Amino acid sequence: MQKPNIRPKPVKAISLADQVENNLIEYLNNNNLKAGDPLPKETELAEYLGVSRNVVREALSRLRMLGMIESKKRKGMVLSEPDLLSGVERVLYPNILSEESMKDIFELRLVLEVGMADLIFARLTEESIKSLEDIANREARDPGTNKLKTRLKYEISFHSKLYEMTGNNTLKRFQSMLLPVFNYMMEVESTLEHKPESGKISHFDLIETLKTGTPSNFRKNMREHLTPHYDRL
Amino acid sequence: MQKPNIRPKPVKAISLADQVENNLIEYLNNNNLKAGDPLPKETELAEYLGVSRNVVREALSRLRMLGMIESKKRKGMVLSEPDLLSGVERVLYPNILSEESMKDIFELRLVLEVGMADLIFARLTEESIKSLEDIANREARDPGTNKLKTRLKYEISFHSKLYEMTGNNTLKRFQSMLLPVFNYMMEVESTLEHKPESGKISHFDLIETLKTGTPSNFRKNMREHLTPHYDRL
DNA sequence: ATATGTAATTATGTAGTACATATATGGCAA
DNA sequence: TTGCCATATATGTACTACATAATTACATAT
Repeated sequence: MQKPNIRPKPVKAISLADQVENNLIEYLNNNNLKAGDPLPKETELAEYLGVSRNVVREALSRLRMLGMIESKKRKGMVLSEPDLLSGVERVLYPNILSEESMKDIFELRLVLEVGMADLIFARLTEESIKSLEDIANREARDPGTNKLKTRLKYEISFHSKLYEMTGNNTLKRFQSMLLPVFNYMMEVESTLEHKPESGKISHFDLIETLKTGTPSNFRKNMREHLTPHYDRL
Repeated sequence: MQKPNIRPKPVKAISLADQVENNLIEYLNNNNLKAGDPLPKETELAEYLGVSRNVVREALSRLRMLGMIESKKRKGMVLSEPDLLSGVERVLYPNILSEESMKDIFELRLVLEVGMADLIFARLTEESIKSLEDIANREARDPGTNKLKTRLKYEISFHSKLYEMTGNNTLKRFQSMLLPVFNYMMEVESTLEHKPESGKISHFDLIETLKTGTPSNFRKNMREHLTPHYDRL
């Protein structure tokens, strides 16, 4: 007799809270509701969905965390513009994440910094270049750059400014969320034998490229600047 | 008499669920707990934190959504590897997001596809190139590519493969989550006067670059391929 | 008449109890 | 050992009661 072609139970065990959550998100999306639109009361939702208010609140609690809804004491709940990154934010703790995830994030950074050249060029201003120069000059004059921590400070400062210059707030916020992750990886890296810092392209070189070069030049130079990190792949 | 220099209340109104959530995340992180480690029981947490089990469950419900914890019926709860993107996933509905967020996401895609060249080259295989060629050939032989929908199908297929070739699962998953957003924007775009599709660099050109070129070449060509989209900036 | 104070109303926020459900565990029997 | 059954236990769900804050309306004072 042949084995029955049944996979050993998906073992879903989807809780009511899960179902209600999906249900609500679908509802919000399908009805084309916009920020500011009011939602039914908790008790109404509970009754309509045939579950306890408790379950509804667990689902709502999740949406509230993501910024999708806001609740006010007597007014009720309203839909609001969700925060793209607040869901990622809570998860980005190096101690909790796996090596695999950390690697993915690390690579993501390299991809972003090389890829964002066109955005930077499209929104280039005199002031922003000035800011970059200030940072690079302070770095050059600082006698403490033989210490990892000091180098890291300027490195972060410089690159953060570049993210800011893309004019893309999501990108910028994402980068600031990633900083703890990189600090963590840099500390790990610093225990290794080879120093992970000096590429052939300096911050001054990058600034010069912004002034007189093209996005393509900049990508190439940024890639070169990040070579010590790319070598880890 | 001068107006008093008092700002009108920050009006925080942080709920207990919020506090407990933060508290738990901090706890998990500070104690260097790893995936698989058991957590205290709900009742214990409630008692220890001095709140009702209800509140604890709302906070736990959030962490569960993010994949940080898993609960089993009698066993209790265990810490688990959080899912980096599940928090973003639920929010990525074009109807709900603002124009600003959509723009940010759209730009993010352009940044990623131009920036991921080095990852692709580092993990290049014969088979993956073959796959790309298959897609491009099917596209070339398909008589229906005058229709937007058909063009889009091959476009997505080709670019998805590229994400996959980076060997970065987070990146790949992120892209698949973004697809609905792009479909949405393409539909909007298709109502405009100019056709948003043909750059000077074809899919065949990109494949050729992968075979005989360098990451730098590829970035440049990909940028060129995406020119119709970049023009929107 | 404007301003201030006060009470009623209402929806979310929190607490607590009770029970349902699933599952690990141990004991008993074949 | 293997298999079955009872039991204990932690999460999942339901329900009730009350706290809190904010809206509304009304009443009072200057």
